[in-house]
Amino acid sequence: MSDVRKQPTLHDVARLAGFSTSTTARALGNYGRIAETTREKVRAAADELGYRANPLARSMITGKTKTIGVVCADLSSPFFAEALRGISDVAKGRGYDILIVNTDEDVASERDAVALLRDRHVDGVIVSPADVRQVGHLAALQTPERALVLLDRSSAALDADSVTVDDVSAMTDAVGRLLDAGHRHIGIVTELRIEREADWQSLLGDLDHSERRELNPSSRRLLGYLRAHREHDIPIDPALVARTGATSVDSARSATTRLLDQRAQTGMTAVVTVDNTTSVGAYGAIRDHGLRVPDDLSFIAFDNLDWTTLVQPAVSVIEQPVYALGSRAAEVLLDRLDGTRDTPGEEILLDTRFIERESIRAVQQV
Amino acid sequence: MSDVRKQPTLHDVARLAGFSTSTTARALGNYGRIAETTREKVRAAADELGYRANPLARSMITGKTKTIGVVCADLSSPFFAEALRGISDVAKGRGYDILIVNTDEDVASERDAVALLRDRHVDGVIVSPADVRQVGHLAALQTPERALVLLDRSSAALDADSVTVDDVSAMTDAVGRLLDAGHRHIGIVTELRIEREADWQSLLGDLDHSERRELNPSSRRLLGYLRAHREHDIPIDPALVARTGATSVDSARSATTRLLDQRAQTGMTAVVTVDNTTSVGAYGAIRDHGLRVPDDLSFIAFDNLDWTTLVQPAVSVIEQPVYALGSRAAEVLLDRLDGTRDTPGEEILLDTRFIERESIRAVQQV
DNA sequence: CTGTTAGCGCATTCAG
DNA sequence: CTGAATGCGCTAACAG
Repeated sequence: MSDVRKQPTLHDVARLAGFSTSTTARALGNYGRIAETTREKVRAAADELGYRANPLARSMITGKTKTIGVVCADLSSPFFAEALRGISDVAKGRGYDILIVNTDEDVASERDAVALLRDRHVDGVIVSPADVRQVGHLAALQTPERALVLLDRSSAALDADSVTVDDVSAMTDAVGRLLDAGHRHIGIVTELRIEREADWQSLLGDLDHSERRELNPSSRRLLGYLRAHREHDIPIDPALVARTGATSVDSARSATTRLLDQRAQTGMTAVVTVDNTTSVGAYGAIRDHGLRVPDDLSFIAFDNLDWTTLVQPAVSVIEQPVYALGSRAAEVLLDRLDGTRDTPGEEILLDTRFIERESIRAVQQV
Repeated sequence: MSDVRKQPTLHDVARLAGFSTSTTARALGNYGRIAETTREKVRAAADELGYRANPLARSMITGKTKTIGVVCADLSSPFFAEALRGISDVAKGRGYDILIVNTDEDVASERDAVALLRDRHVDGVIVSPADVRQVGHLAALQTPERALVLLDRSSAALDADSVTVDDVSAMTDAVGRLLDAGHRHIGIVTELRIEREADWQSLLGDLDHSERRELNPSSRRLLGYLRAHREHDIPIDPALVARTGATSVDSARSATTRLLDQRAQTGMTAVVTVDNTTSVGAYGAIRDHGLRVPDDLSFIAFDNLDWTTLVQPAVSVIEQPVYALGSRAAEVLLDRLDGTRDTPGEEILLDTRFIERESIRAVQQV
């Protein structure tokens, strides 16, 4: 018995209430001057008809859609899922809906995504750029009307708010702990898919001037690793840096396996990773190799996921506030849209925390 | 130097090309009859201006938005994140965008979500209903124009397509394996938040007539557990059924702890769980209790997540094709919208798979 | 094959 | 404080 009548329109309400459409619109929209009695009559009529405003029509005029676009590399990753939840909770609380687009960490796909969101007139966009140096399409998105907030990544090429963690310091600290514990040959499993070979060289050559905001997270974390070594006056062995070809557990797993196979030559006694994907892959490879953590190898994971306390001994981790990253990004974005926020683009850093568990063993100095 | 000019409209293109707006629209929209030369000229003009159609205006007329709404209980759960990825990939491939709403597994919130999606004129909705018996708001959503597909849950009260796994059988099979291995006191950690106490009683009392489509997944899985016992002529001990109060790891953890504390009385030698949340919580509780799997307790998890192979010994699991659940739901939905699919609502069952690992130990019969 | 006319549902001038 | 008129950008009849 579904009702075949079309949805009632403002016009219908107006007729029933005995007012013009414009008065009706004012009564319902709480704008302009309106008599209290009128408002009540109109509301009664609207309720009676079950009237609901058509957001499409409204958007045509106002130019606003009460929608924010979220573009992410991989919806199914624990990191993004959690961050998205943060975004969603805040957006919902403030009356905004969310349009999501998945890009597979591909710049071309990201360009399409951005075009799509612009076409659909989203009021703002939260994005975790595939490459922080190819952001022309993101810059083009910014207008006085349309806000842009970067999530998990910041870009020197963009005057936009960003919400990230200080992962360079976080990693410098974590690797420093390993160094303090006597480790001299620490492996790292990272992603350098986008960056060119030259970048890796220049990263090595210029630890001081490397700018956070010109590097993707995994490179920033590698920079932290490198700096920790320099602070401790320990030379870097390039053979200990495993770069994965893709953002996948399998890719991380095989990169780690290579690291493990060369243990006889490198003398590696510890491994660190740069995100949840590399953490899972690396830990799996260590297991497959029949090595025990921390007896045979010390290990630090990035991101405090469930499994790190389920395995035994539990894994020490660098924790980042993933939900808060998302919720904060949404808050900043909506503040811009409200006009509550009018400062230049700001780089917001959330705190990481090192959680010590049982995956690190001190090593005897020779 | 962002361009301050507004986006060019169809009108602008028409003027530049020297045609009327309707001809221009036809040329660009590939509909109606149009001369090839005209089309080319119009296209050239459109390119020159960088014209992009305004989907809002289009939607006002066509009533279509090329958008599908996805309403889920918890975006941050691994299950939903993965399924959402499946939905997203298919939708993107077929030119649809996704509006997501999170409901926290709350029926009232789901009602709002549905209203919101209707207001926004989404072409279709994929939903994992909070309660498969309170679905009036979902029924109201269905029109010849607007399709509805249920994900992970089916409902007897709704004539809609659903994409699920046959979890009753999956669980009957898994528990059957435990029973075959000699276990006689098997604990189960499940969620019965929504169902009333009476339901639990009636489930127990009427194993045959309990209809899959009147139960939420966790209850369906419990039903599988009960049926396995009956098939093996093993009595059921209600003390072995731990019900969590909420969908959270902590809740599952403490429910499991209660089960563990009563081991002396119940003689429990194995535990099964009903989804990834209960799996993580239960496994954590077992660990905390200082029990070894499978030496002290056998264990079967639901969902083949990374951690089940990271822990040692690896955990045997009931695997369900999560990504496919999402992608399939999207396909079915879009087929409906295309008119490719015109049959009555269908219940699509995807296969689960039992993955045998090392978390089950045979038990000596007395 | 192309142009004219109308209007989707609403917000927003401007008069009254 | 209220109403009439206008138009957001586009598609859909209908003529021609």
